[in-house]
This record gives sequence, structure tokens and C-alpha cells, in this order.
Amino acid sequence: MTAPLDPIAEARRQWLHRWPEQAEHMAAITSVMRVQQILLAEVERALKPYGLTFASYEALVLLHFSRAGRLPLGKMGERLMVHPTSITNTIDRLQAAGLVRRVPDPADRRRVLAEISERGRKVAVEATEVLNGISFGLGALTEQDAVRLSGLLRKIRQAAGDFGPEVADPWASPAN
Amino acid sequence: MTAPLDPIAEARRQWLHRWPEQAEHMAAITSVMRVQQILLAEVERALKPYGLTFASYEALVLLHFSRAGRLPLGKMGERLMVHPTSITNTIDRLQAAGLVRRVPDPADRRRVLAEISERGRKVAVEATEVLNGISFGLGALTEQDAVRLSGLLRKIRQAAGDFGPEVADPWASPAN
DNA sequence: CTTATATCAGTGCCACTGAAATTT
DNA sequence: CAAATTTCAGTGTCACTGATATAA
Repeated sequence: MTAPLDPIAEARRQWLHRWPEQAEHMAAITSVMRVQQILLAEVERALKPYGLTFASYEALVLLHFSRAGRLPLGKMGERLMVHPTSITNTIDRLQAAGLVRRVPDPADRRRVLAEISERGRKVAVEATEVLNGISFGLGALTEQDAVRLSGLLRKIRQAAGDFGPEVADPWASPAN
Repeated sequence: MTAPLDPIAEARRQWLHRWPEQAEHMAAITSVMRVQQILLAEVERALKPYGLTFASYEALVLLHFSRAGRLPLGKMGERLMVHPTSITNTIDRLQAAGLVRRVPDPADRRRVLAEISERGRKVAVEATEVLNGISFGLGALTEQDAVRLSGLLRKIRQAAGDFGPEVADPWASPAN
């Protein structure tokens, strides 16, 4: 049941008619909102058989990537850019599923480390292969499109203070 | 408390190391997710004094834009691309705030029309002016950047079946 | 004592499912 | 009868606030 016209193009037409100086920015915002919804739905549908949400998948992969297979929760929250109480909740569910366990940090006993289990590693690899199969929901984009998209979005993240200004732009290109 | 490095660039580095063929797509996905979060938070902070969320703001503006100031709920859900039960909930809250009222549709009595009130129009205009003031959270982008961004995201929406294939691309450009 | 880290309790918004009521 | 439109009840995830326990 797809709409006959593109609803976002339709809304943009209305904005051009009434607040033309903001129409393109507003269309970009609604586009981001809509695409996020599409990607999230597609990715979560693929992850559902593994009992993972996108948030818990990201946490699991972060641990899988980490050198020792374990990280303090606070560090994870920083890297995933989520609220401290959210990472607690995410690890709760991963732990209940047996994919990670909590271990105390001997170096600083305020900290709790999340450690990925063998099953967690297996699930991380399998789930990633499934996501590869759906082209991460971005089959419509070439790799270069994806790079351009990340570059534009990075400008927004930079302006929002997502990271320090000293970092080199990994997506920089002469043509952009 | 901004992270010293860009967490998304950091994650991309890890992906390049382990699943290089998907790294750019994965970075694009996480970029979309993160920017959606940033924009949503910024917009909702600006709308909070008016008791509006982004979803209810969109619904209110849609009514404000409409010819008669009223639309059937189903049509609104289609245009806003939200679940039928979500639009019911959104209108519930707008109605409780006195910004819209429900009126029966004489032409088809299965339908319910949401009609914007005078206060609703006032709030829609004021809230939009406030959003103009924050540049819609996209101050970092030029208008041309915003157009490019919408164009790239449109490819994803198109592939997801967000709209019929027959529609002309309003963001088409020779250089893209 | 102050600060940092993680947790807990509770709220609100949103997406979704399944079912129901009404009307076409 | 079947189909369309809206509503209702309930679930799950996530973001957030405010408070608390523990340790540096």
C-alpha cells in the first residue's frame, strides 16, 4: 500500500508555497526521519530471529570488535552515544540472552565490564552476515553514495558537537 | 562532554578492518540513526514550550496547510506515513490540547475528520517561526547540501517502496 | 567531602499487534 | 456478505529524570 505520490515531495511543495526559505531544510529533516524509520524497521526485522534490536546488535558488535572482548559500560555508552541508563538496560537484555556477562573491573571497582560470551560472538557474526545479505538496507546506494551521505551527515553531527573539532574527516573528498 | 574522537568514524575504522565490503554502508546507517536522534532532540526541545512533539507538530502543520483545515485521519496517516493507531493517538493529544477537534465526515460516516482550531493555527505559525530560528537543526548545511541530502535519501525511500515509481524526482539535478 | 560509575524506579512517546465497532 | 475506517487494549523499546549505592 504505497502512497501514489511521494509524501515528502508533497510536503516540500507545500513548504515552498508558504515558508520557501526553509523548505529544503525541512524536507531534509523529514527525509532523515523517514529513512531512519525505514532502515531501523528493515534492520530490526532481520535481527529479530536472533532476539536482537539494532541497539543491542550495536553493543554486541562493539564488544566483538574490542581487543579483550570486554568494555566498561560507561565506555560503551560513550561509543554508542546512548544514555547511561539505556546501556544498562541493553546489557541487561544481552545478559539475559546469554550473549554477554557482567564482570567486575578489578582496576576500578566502581566499574562493571560487559564481556561477550562465545554464543555472543557466534550471534554477532551470524547476524552480521544476515545484515550483509540485505545490503544493510542500503542496496539502492552505491558505495560512493554511502560515502557522500555520511559526509553530509557528518557536517550536522559536527555542528551538534558530536565530536571534537580536531579530528580529521575520514570522508573528506576533493569533489565535496 | 563530547567524545574526543568521532565515534562513528571510529566504528567505521573497525568495520573496514573486519568487514570492509560493508563498512561504508554501515557507517551511513549509523550516521542516519545518529543524525535523526540529534535533529529530533533539537526540534523537540524547541517545540516543548508549545506542548508539541515532532509528530504532533507535523500533524498540526499538515492540517494548517490543507485547503479546508480538516482532513480524514486515514489521509493524515498516509501523508505522515505513520500507523493508523499512531495518528489516532496523535490527534487525541492535539485535541486534548485544544488545537484540533474531531468532526464526523458527512460524506462517509466511517471517517473522522480532524479540524484545526484557531488556537491550533496560531500555535502552528508560532512554532514554525521558532523552528526557523534554529535553522531546523541544519544550520551546518547550505541549502544545496540539504537538497543533495534529500536526493540521496530519496533513493533509499524509493527502493523501500515509499512511493510509486512514476513520480518525477523534485530533487533531480544534472550533476547528481 | 566530592566526584565518578552504575543501577533502579518511574514517565512519556512511539511502533506495533490483535480485536472490535461502525459504515460502505 | 466483504471491505474500509477508526478506535481500544496491551506490549516492547527507547530516551529521559531523579534518586540511590558503591567506590575512587
